[in-house]
Amino acid sequence: MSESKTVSLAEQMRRGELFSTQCPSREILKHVTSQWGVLVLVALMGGTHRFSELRRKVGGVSEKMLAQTLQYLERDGFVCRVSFPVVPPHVEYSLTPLGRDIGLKVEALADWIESNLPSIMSVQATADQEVVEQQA
Amino acid sequence: MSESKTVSLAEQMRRGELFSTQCPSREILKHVTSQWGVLVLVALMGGTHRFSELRRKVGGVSEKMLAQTLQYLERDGFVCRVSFPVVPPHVEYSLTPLGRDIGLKVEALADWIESNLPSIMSVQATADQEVVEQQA
DNA sequence: CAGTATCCTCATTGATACTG
DNA sequence: CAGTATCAATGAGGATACTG
Repeated sequence: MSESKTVSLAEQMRRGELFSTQCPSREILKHVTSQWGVLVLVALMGGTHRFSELRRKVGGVSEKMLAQTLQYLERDGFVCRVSFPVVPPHVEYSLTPLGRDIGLKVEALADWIESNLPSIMSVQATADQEVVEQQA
Repeated sequence: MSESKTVSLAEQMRRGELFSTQCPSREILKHVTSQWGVLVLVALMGGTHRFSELRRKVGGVSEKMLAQTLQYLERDGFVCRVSFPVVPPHVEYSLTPLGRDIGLKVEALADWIESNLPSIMSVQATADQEVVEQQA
């Protein structure tokens, strides 16, 4: 597990370099695992959506953050943006093959949490109770 | 976190409520998918670590953020903290069964990104090139 | 060693207003 | 409808100092 200070870019891209500050994966990971990134990916796993549809579906997201999130995901090659030159404007967002692939992973994570929420919340309750007992 | 809204807790826990602002999953998701949460979980998938070991392994993390991240993950029931009453202090962090379960999902996501990084970066390069062409 | 406490900064985010 | 622009506020995060 020893590494030298002078690692090449190719070397950085190899598996296990995730822990390095310079690893490009860190940026991608941030886009994908961001608060709105996760929700947008999961939403788009359900099919193509228009901008306003996404805005309504993803509770609490602002126009600005939705636009920014979509731009990141599009630039990373996960989201496909199709603009129809009509009045009023009509834009559709969908997942690319790459996006569906990673969407599967993100969805698995989100689903796991939703499914195990009862367990987690009961653990939290126990932990909080112990804290109260210690303070008493 | 007090309830007493119009939506019952049982209702909130149902699948698909992830898009709701009030869904408790949102908080868990934030802890797990946070910048340092992801890296700590992946690191602990490799086995038990001490605080300073984690600090060295996870590049760029500050003491404060590492401590905070570990506290969140411990409270959510993903991380187990064992403190040995010796001088100097000795504390070991490991994953609970619940933590290993979700760690698997997070690791899958991180691994996918590392494996597909070349594809993603080439897509990015193409996208950036198109932007340049449009501006010209 | 393994933290906590404090202060401080700057990036992320939200609200609002405006545009093609 | 689908954004962009601008500004303000929040809070994530870092640096430092201190403690059990």
